[in-house]
Amino acid sequence: MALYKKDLLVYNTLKGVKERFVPVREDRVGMYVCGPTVYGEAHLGHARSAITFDIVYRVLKYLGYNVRYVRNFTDVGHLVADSDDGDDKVEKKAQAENKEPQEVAQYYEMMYLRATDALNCLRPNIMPIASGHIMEQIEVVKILMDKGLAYESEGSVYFDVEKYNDTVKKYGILSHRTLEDTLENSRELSGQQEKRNPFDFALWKKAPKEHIMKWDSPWSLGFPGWHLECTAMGRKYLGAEFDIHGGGMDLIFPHHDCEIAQSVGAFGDMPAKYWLHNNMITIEGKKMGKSYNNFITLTEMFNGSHPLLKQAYNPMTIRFFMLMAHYRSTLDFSNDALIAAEKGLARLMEAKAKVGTLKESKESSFDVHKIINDALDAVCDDFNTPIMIAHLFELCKHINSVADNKETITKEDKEFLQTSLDAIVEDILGLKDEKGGNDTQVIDGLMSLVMDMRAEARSNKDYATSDKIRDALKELGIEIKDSKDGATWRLM
RNA sequence: GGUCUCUUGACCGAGUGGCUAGGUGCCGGUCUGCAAAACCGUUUACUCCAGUUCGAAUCUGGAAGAGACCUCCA
Repeated sequence: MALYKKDLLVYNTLKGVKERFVPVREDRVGMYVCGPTVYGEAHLGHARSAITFDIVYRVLKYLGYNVRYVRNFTDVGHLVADSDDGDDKVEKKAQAENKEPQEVAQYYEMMYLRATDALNCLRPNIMPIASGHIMEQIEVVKILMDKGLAYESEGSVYFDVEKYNDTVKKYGILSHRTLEDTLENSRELSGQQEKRNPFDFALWKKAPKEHIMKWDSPWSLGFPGWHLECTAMGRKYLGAEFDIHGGGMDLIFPHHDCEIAQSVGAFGDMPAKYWLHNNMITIEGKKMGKSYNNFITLTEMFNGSHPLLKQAYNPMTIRFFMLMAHYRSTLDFSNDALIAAEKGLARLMEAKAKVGTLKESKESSFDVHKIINDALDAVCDDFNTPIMIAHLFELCKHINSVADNKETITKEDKEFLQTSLDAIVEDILGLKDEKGGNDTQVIDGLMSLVMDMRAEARSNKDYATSDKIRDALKELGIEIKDSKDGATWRLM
């Protein structure tokens, strides 16, 4: 299925450089991505992460790897920042909405999946939830206790960062900061008297009386710590060392550094070989996020209901907008940029649809293979989708020129172009035509009738009728384009 | 305060020590009964200052501005 076998370069946060991707095992690739915390609706930032790693997944598959893709839903354990009482976000939301925590979590899980489906992100092979893996997490805590890397205090268990740092491995290798830095700059947070050091993090947290999400453990009735789920579930589904661990850049510290410390402390191995992180979506230059309360949800994007939106944007526009920027750059939201993406995507898709109709010649006036090859090189160079897309637009220009009889293409090149474009646009970039619906057959039939009638009116120079048809269709959201070879139409 | 990153044309956004990224917009043209669309072409770019170099937007130093992480976060 792969057109070419290529080397893949990935930027590894751990090393701080791009390096060649060499899987841990020859036969398959394991990828774990930190998914959303399900206490609220998915926003544009979640979409970026989902799309980034969807591209990673698609490229790996395209290159012929057998990939197991795991992405979790965090439904327990994320404590509210500004309180020291161990509130759980999902639980807090549940209390506010008078629902079961599981009900809240599941509601947002489904919403997230509907949104990522619409964005044409392939579903991961496994989507584990934290609350379904309490036993596994308790096991990790036990191992860390046995090794003396964790201590119990008032029914809670904390990871002993200093001991780990001194006896096992340096803490902070992913974020490239030293324990000294961390120590100097840790803020004074309340509720830290249980810990030996302010930078120690919870592995198990004793639940306050009114807490309803709690499980039995050797230490207390409580719930697992913030970072533990990924360690436990990653290992369970992908093994001791898997290939790729992904997530947003804001997870590098402390989340992924803590995960590394736990995993290495408990099992001795780095959980993953390559650590990939997508950058943030910004809005007016500021990071978009729930905590900042400046986010636009995907539902709002799809229906245009947010006050900052000039119009609704369909999911493919949003996907294309994100792919026009590199995943490690911040991407600033703006209506103008989204509209530009919408138009560019339409142009690309129309050119692609035109390939089959191109006239074949004895020679090609341009090098199809080179452009396709360049496009594939780009995406294999740390998933550089903007460059790949630039090459696709180069092809658009050639396709349009051939259609206009200004350039030529051979039968072989045309077939290659068709196959390659389908593979790149649909399989790798995951872009699809929005139009397809169940009633397309009926609409097509009706439209061909209407178009025939209009063509007849025009040939009789009955422009009053032909204009009336055109205007009425426009009101219905159907646009007519007249050309030399007859008229075509499209849904606007 | 500590650590780090960024600053590209009207807008978005790649990239590189020397060769037009690309998209959108604008303008010009082609097409057209008209219009729209489409297509083609064009368009004052690399924050500032100094240095290295035959040559820097790209490397080094400094300045200004912006941002991220240090706390839950995609």
